[in-house]
Amino acid sequence: MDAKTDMEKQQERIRIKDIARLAGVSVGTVDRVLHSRSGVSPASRQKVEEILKQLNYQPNMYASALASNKKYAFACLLPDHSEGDYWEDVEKGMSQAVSSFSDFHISLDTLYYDQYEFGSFVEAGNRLLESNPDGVILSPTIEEETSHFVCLLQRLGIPYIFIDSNIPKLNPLAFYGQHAQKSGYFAARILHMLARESSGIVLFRQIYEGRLGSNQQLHREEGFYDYMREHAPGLKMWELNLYAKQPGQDEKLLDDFFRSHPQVNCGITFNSKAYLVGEYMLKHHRKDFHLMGYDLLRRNVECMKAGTIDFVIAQQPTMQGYNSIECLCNHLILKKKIKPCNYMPINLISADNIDFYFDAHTYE
Amino acid sequence: MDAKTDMEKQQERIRIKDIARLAGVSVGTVDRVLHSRSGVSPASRQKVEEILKQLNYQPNMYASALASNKKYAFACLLPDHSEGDYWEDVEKGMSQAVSSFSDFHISLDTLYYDQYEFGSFVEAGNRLLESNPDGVILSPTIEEETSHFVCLLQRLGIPYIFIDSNIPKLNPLAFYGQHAQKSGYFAARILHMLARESSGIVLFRQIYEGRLGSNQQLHREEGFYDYMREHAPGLKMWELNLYAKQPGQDEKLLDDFFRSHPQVNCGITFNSKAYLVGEYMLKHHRKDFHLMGYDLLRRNVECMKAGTIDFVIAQQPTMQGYNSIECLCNHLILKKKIKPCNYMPINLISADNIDFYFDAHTYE
DNA sequence: CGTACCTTTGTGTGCGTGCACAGAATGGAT
DNA sequence: ATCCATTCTGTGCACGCACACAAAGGTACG
Repeated sequence: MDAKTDMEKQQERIRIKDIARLAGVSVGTVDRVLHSRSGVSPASRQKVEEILKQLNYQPNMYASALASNKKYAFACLLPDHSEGDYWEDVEKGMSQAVSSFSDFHISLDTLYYDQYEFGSFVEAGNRLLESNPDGVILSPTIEEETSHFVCLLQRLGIPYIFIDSNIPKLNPLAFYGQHAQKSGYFAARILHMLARESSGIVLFRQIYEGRLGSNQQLHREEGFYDYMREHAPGLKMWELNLYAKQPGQDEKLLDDFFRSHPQVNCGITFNSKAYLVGEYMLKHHRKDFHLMGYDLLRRNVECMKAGTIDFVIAQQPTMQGYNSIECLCNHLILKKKIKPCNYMPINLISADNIDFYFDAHTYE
Repeated sequence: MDAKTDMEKQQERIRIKDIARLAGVSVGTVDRVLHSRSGVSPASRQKVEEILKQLNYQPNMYASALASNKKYAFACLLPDHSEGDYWEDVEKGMSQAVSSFSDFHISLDTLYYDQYEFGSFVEAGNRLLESNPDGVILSPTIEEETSHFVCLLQRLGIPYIFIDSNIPKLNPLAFYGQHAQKSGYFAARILHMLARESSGIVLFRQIYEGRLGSNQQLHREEGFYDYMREHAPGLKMWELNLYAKQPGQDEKLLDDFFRSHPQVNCGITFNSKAYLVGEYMLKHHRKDFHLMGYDLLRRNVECMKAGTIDFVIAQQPTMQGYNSIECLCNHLILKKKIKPCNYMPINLISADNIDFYFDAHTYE
C-alpha cells in the first residue's frame, strides 16, 4: 500500500525524492542544492534548504558512494622504519582502514624519508605531490620542512592530517595523537610510585645531531617535571644523554653512570627506545631497576616480559592510522564535519594487561 | 575505452557480472550460488564457486545493503540504572552505533529489568521475545535465568551477544568485555605500589541478598589474590562487606572498621561503587587513604578529582555497546565471520589521563 | 505429438544517489 | 511575432546487488 500513515513514514529514511516532493521541485534541483552547484533560482534554493533543515536530511552515504564512483588517492609521508617499530603499527592501522573502506574506491601510497636527513623529507614530499593526491597524512617530525611542505598543500587545496605529534599553527584538517605533556605528567605519577623515597630517578634522553629527537619528547619531559615539582620537589633527578646510533658508546655511558650513581634504581625514557636501557639491564642481570618508557615496540615488549621494563605508555598507533584514513573519507567523500584535535588515550601497559592492547582486533 | 588492459582491471573491484562472465553463466545464477539458494545445477554451482574462490570475490556491502532494503530489529536487555551509571555508557555506545549504521535500516529496542529481582528479568525477556527481534544483546548478570532465556533464543535461531561479563558455555555469538581475572591482577600490581610495605589493604565487597553481586566481581578478586600471593605474600588483607542499599549501615561499618584498623591506608572495590568509600573519606577529610575501584561513573570521577579515589580501572563500556551492535550488523547483514571472544583493554585511569577516556569521540 | 510439470537459467526492475543531457521558461534584441 | 541566449528545471541512465519473474530445456504421460 502506498497509503502509509505518517506515523509509519516517520521512521523511514528521508530520501532526495521526498525532499523534492515537499519542496515542489525535481530531484535534480535538490541534488544541485545539496552539492551547492550553480543553476538554481534563489527561490527554489531557499525552499529546498528550508525543507532540508526541517527534516534534517542525511544522505545515504552508501548510495552516494555507489553512484559517484570516484576514485580517491591518499598519500602518506612517514619516517622510514624497520620491523617491529612504532610506525609499522601506524601503517597497519592505515591499511586496515583502506580495506575497510575499499568500497569507497580509495587507495593509499606511502612514501618514506630519513627522519634525520632533512633533504630526504623534501625529496619525498616532492615525489608525493607529483602523484597529485586527494588527501595527505603525515607526521610533522621536522617543523621547518613540514611548514614549507604544508604551504604547498594548502596552495593546491589538498587537505592534510597530522598524526603522532601536532603543530596547531599549521592548522591541519585534523590531528590524531597523544597529549604529550599530560602523558609525561601521568608517567611521572606512576614512576613516583615505583621510586623509593630515598633514591633518585634518571631520565634517559635521545640525542641526534646535538638536539632532542622531537617535540613530543620535550613535551613529555615538561609534563614529567611539572608533576615532580608539584608532588616530589625533593626527589633527585639526573639526565643521561644516549645516542642510539652507536650502541657501544651508549653501553659505556650507562656503565659510567651506574658506577657513579649506584643508588639510582629508577629511570624513564621519553621516546620509544626504552629497550636500549632494558636490554642493558638484562645483559647485566639487574632486575632491581625500575624502568618506564613509551610505545609497544617488539623490543620493548620483550623487555617487559623479561622484567626489565616495568611499564610502557602506549599511544594507540594503529588507531591513529585507522582514524586518519577514516577522517579523510569522512571529509572528502561523506562531507562530514571533522573534529580538528583528537587526543588518543594515555594507556599504561605492564606485562599483565599487554595482551589486550594490540588494537588490531578492533578493526578486523 | 572498453579495452582496458588486464593490468588496469586487476585493480578494479570484481563484480558479480565479472564472475558470471568468467563462469559462463548469468548473474542470476551467481547470485543463487552466493546466497546458497536452490535451483542451480551441480555443474554450474561448482564452476561458479571455483571462480569465486579464485578471484576472492568480496561483495560490495553498500550496494548489497542498498538493494536488499531489509529492516533489522535489534533488542537489548539491560539492568535498569540511573543517570551517570555504567550502563548509561553502554547504551550511549549502542545508540552511536545505531546512528552510524542507520543506512542499514537497523533499529534498537532496549528493555530493562531489576538486577536483584529475578522475576523481572524473566518478564522483560518475554516482552523482548514478543517483538521478535533479529538479534539480541544482553549482559548475563544472572546465570540461571540467562541460561533459560538463551535456550529460547537458540530455539528461535536468534543470535545473541554478551557484554560486560561472559558465560562461555552458553556460547553467545560474541562476547565484549574485560578479562576480569587479569584486570584484578593488574589492579593488584598498582595497589601494591600504592601500599606502603608496613600497612595493609582492605577489600570492600558488595553484598546483595547474602551473595556477591556478580561473577565479574569474584574473578577480579581472584586475580587480585593471585597477584598478592605471588608478589606480596606477607601483606595483610581484610575484607569488609558493604550493602549499598542502606547508606547509614555502610557508614557505620566503615566507622567501625577504621576505628579498629587505624593502620590500614589502602583499599579497593571490585565493583563500580568505589564512590561509597570515596565519599566517606571526603566527608571525614581523610586524604591519606589510597583507594582504587572500577568504572568511570560520575560519582567515581568526582571522587578522583577530589582526590579520594587514586585510580580506577575502566573497561570501555561505550566501546562494548558500539561493538556489539556493529557485530550484529556484521553477522546478519554483511555475513562476516565473527570473533567470539573480544576482550576490552584494561585501562588505568587517574585524574591526569581521565580526559582522554570518554570514548564517545571515537565514533562521532 | 501435444500438454503438463519440474528444474535450471536469464532478464528486468528497483534500492538512493550523482551526473549528463534534454527540455522549459525567461528576457532581450530584431 | 520570431529568434536566440541564458538561466533554470526535469528526466534518464549508471553504480553493484537482490529478488521477482520469465524463459528455456528436459522429462513423463496420455
